Amino acid sequence: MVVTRFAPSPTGYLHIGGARTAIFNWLWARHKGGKFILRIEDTDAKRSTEAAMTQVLSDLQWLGLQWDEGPQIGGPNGPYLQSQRKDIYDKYIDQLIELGRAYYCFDTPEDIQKMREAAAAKKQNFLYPRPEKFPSKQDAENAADQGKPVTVRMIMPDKPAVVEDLVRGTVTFAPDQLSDFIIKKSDGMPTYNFAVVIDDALMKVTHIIRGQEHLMNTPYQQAIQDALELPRPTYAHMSVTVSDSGGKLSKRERPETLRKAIKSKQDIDPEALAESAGLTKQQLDDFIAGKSMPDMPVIDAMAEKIGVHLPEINVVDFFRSGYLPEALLNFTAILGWTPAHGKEIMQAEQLVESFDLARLTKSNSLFDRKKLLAFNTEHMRLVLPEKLLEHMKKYLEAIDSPVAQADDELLAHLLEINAGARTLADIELKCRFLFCENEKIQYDPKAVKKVLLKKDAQGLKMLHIVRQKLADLAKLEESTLEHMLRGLAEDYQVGLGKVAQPLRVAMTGTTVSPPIFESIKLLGRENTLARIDITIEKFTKAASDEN
RNA sequence: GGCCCCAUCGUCUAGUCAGGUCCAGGACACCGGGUUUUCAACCCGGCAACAGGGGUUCGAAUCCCCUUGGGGCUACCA
Repeated sequence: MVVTRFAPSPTGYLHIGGARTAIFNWLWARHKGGKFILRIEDTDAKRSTEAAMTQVLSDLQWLGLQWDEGPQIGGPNGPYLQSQRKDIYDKYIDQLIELGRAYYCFDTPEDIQKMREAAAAKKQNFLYPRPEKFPSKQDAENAADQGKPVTVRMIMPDKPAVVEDLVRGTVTFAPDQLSDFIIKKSDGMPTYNFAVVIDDALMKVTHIIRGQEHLMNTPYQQAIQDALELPRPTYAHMSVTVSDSGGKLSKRERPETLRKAIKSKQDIDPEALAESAGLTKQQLDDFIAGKSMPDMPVIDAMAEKIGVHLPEINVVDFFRSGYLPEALLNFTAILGWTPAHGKEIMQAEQLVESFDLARLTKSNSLFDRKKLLAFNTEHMRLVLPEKLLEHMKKYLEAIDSPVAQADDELLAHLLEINAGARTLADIELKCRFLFCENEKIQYDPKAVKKVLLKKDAQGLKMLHIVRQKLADLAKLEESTLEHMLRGLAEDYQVGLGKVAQPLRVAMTGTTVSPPIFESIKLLGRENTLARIDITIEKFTKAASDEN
C-alpha cells in the first residue's frame, strides 16, 4: 500500500509552498488508494507553538486535505507529534552508538563555529573531524555533569552516496561533501534529519514527496536507514515555487510589501496607524526601519488601514481574499505537474484520478496570482450552489462583513445574481450597499462627478425623473422595473446606462452593483427613494458650482 | 566559495526518456474587436518561446560538451 505523509513544523501559518507539498502527497495517496499521514515536526521547542499547529490543521481541512492518521484522529502509529516521541528516538540513537555508527561529541557551538570558519578560510568544505576513539557512555555522563553540551553525531560512510529520485533521476554526492552530522541535540531532542527517518520508517511511509530543498538531506537520511537496516522509501523531490519578486515564496513578503507602502505614501498619520494596529509609535518606527516584525494580524490591520493589498502567501491569506479552496487546490496542484490529458481546470476527484508522480516538472515555477484568479472564476461557476453558499458564509464571518446579516435564502440569491464574479470578495463588496444605513453611504467622488454632475448635471436631472416614476410604480417587480426604466431611456433617446448609472450611484455610492433591476427590488422602494433623495439633496449645490 | 538541481512564449506548461508527424500546441496575462444597465462574465481575433556556442546525425526543442543565466543546500531549523 502507498503511504505518504505531510510533516509540517508548526512555526507559523501554512504557506502556499507547504500546502503544495501537502497536496501532492495527498493526491498520490488518494490516487493509489493508499494512506495520507499528518505528522507534526515540533522538535524545535523554541519555535513551535500550539496555536500554529491548530492553524495548520484548519488550513489543511479548508483545502479538503483530510488525513487518515495524525493529530485529532490518531492512528496505529502514533503519537503524531514528534515532541511526544522522544523515547522512541532515544532508543534508536543508543542503538546506533552501540553499533559504532554514531558517537558522542562535547563541542560548544562556538567550537564548531571556529572550525567552520577555519575551513572557510582555507576554502574547504567543512567536515567534522571524526575522533580516532569515540567517547564512552561514561565519558558522556561525565561531560554532562561538568555542564558540557552533549550531542550525538552520525558517521557518514566513506563512499559516494546515491539518491534515486523519481523527479531528478540518479543523483550522486561525493563523500568529501558529507560530514558527520548531529542526530541528537544537546537539549536531548533529535534533529530533523534523524527524526524523519525513524518516523517515516515506523509509520511505514512508502513515498516521500517534498521540496527540492530536501535533496541534500537525503544522503544523510539514507545513511541512517542503512545503519539501522530500515527500508528506503521512494523519493520525489519536487520543484520549488518561487515568488515573482525572485527567490522562493517567503512569509516576509507581506510585511515587506507593507513596509514599502508605508514608506512610499506621504499622507499617512503614523500615530493613527500605530494606534489602529495596537502598536506604540516606537514599535511602528522599528517595524518601518526593519528592526522588528509584528505578528500577522497586526500587519493585516495596518494594511487595511492604509488600503494596500498584500500578496497572499499563507493559505489563510487566500481564504481572506475570497478565494475558493477548490480553486487554490486545483491551481496549486497544477504548479509543477500537468496531467496527461492536458486539461487544467479540475475538481478534486479529477485531480486525484489523473495525478501522476511521474509527470512532475523539474524546473521551479512562479506562483502567478493572475492565473489563480482565472481558476477561481472558473471554480466559482463549477462549485455546487450549496457549497458556494457554505464558502460564502464562512468568508463573511471571517472578514466580519455586514453582508453576514443576510439569511441563507437571501445570500443564495445574491450568489446567484452575481454569477460570473471572480471571488467571494467581489460579491461581498458589491452587496454591501444592501446592509448599509441610507445616511451612511460613502460616495465615490469620481463616480459622482462622472455620473451625476457632468454635462450640466444630466445624471442628477435623470434621478429626479426616475424618482417620480419609481414612486408611482404600483409594484416593485423586476419586469415592471425593467419596463419602466427601459421606457424612460427610450423617451429621452438615451441608452439604459444613462438611466441606470445615476440610480446606481444613488443607491450604492459607486458605479458598481449587481444588475440594477435586482438591486432596486432588493433594496426596496422605501430605501431606494430615500437614497435618491439624499443624493439629490447632497449634490444639487455641487452641480450648480460645477457648471 | 563548495556541492547539487534546473533552462521552450511575459507566466504556467505540452513536446525531451524511445531524434523526423513541431517554421513548436494549450492555458493565464496582454493587445484589438464584439456583446452589454455598471463591474464581472461571455464570444471572436492577434502578439509571443526552443538562453548562447560547439559537436553527433541525412535530420535536434529533443542526444553529448562548454558558456551563460536562475534556483536550492551548505545549522545543536525543519
